[in-house]
Amino acid sequence: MSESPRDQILRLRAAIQRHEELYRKKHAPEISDFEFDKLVDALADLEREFPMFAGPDLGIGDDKSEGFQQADHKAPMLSLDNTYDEADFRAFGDRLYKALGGTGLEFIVEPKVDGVAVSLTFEKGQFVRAVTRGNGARGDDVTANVSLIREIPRSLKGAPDLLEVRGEIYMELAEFQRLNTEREAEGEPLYANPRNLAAGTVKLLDGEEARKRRLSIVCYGLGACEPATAFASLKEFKTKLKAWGFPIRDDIDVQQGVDAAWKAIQQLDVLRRDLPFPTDGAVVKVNRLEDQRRAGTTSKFPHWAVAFKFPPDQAETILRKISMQVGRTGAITPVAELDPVLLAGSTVARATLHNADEIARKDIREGDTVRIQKAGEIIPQVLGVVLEKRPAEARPFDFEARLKELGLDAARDGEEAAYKLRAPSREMKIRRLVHFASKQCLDIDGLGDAVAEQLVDLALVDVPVDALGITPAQWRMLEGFKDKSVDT
DNA sequence: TATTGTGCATAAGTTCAGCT
DNA sequence: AGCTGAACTTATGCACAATA
Repeated sequence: MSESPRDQILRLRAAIQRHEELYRKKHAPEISDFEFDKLVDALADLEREFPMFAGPDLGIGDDKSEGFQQADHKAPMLSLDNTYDEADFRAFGDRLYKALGGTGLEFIVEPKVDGVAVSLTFEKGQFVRAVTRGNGARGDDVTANVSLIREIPRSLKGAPDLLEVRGEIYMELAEFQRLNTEREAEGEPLYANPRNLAAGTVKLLDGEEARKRRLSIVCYGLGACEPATAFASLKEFKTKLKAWGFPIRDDIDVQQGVDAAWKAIQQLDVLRRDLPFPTDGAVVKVNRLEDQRRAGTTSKFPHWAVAFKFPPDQAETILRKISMQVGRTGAITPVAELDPVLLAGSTVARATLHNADEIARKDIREGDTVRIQKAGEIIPQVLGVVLEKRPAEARPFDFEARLKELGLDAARDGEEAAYKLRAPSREMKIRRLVHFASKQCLDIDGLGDAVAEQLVDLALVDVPVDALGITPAQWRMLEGFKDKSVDT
């Protein structure tokens, strides 16, 4: 019964083009804006899932970030799965050997630069645009700001007809310090870290301001390439990049086998402290492109590459209080209020404790000294209690008693770990419905009867928009339901 | 104030390979 | 064919700092 993804994509594209023309040229739309948006969203979802069937960018502006054109990636731009210890990493190696049949695998190990991933497109050897990762299939066109980076060669001799070079834009630590010294002199608040500043600069709309902040780039990866046979291995590709004048790390050797790769990772953990840019790990990739192709990818990650995250710095601090946050869905999340402590580049004052069971399992009490670390780069994580420093008067934390004190009428949802508000207010109910509907489906026909009925009721009532966390897109959806209920 | 991009934890749901 | 555990996917929630 179901049409193939490819046919669906073709049908959607034809429909979108027709409706767009009706709207733009004849000013006689046959469908509502809301329905049109749904078509565009459905197409975007499909093309992300099946990039091999994706057609050219239709140039339909959606409601993502304004101020930037968007552009399609010819080959999907994936992110990397993470590994955190030797066992994780060896499991990655084992999977590969299994998938590829136990032949001698070659790896490339390089530092994971902490910046913004970007894809540089060259057509017939000419630099034409730079695009952020976005959703992997389509990102923001940031050519204007990226063009300010002088290190990028503008034309390549003997390049394939089409070439996407993947790289990471970052800010050197010295440049970061220079800018912050300036800020300090002018009495302005300091930038927090080089990664966010680099990300901010790439997306800056003000070219004058962007010009004042020097960004760098390091190139490491191959996206789309036509003809596809231009390179046999990453090492070969990088050698060519260097000949063309791209900034690359040229101290990278090919490692034979998992053991050699693991050694290279450990060496990097030492070396990284002296590198002129921020790093948070290593990237390990299979060298031969044929092996990469055979290993394949999931929708999110390639099977032929992983990131290895170096163990984070840890710190101890005092947990003063456990407070409760109520989320959009009425879920209650306990949060640790900590004595602020400097950790891996930023000050940590709060950390999520996830749920009541987590607190009980770790027996976390108010007044305890806790050991914290940054999970990955940003999120603070409470590892556990330093028992020797527990004050004599500390009592086990009573989750339910605290809820009562705060006047929160909450209960466990069956066997689930999380507590939820028991009697959600009308506003909460609306939010939950709207959120559910906008996430789950594009059309009211796809909803269960009960939910659809409630939504139509809601759409007919005047909903106080300001009071709710309703986004413009969700609001348009509600408006659409209003039309729908008039029809039927 | 809202949105975006970075990324981790948890849980639930789904798919797949290997076995009986 | 059916079962089972592992792997993978999806959804939700959270933190933080940047720009608009």
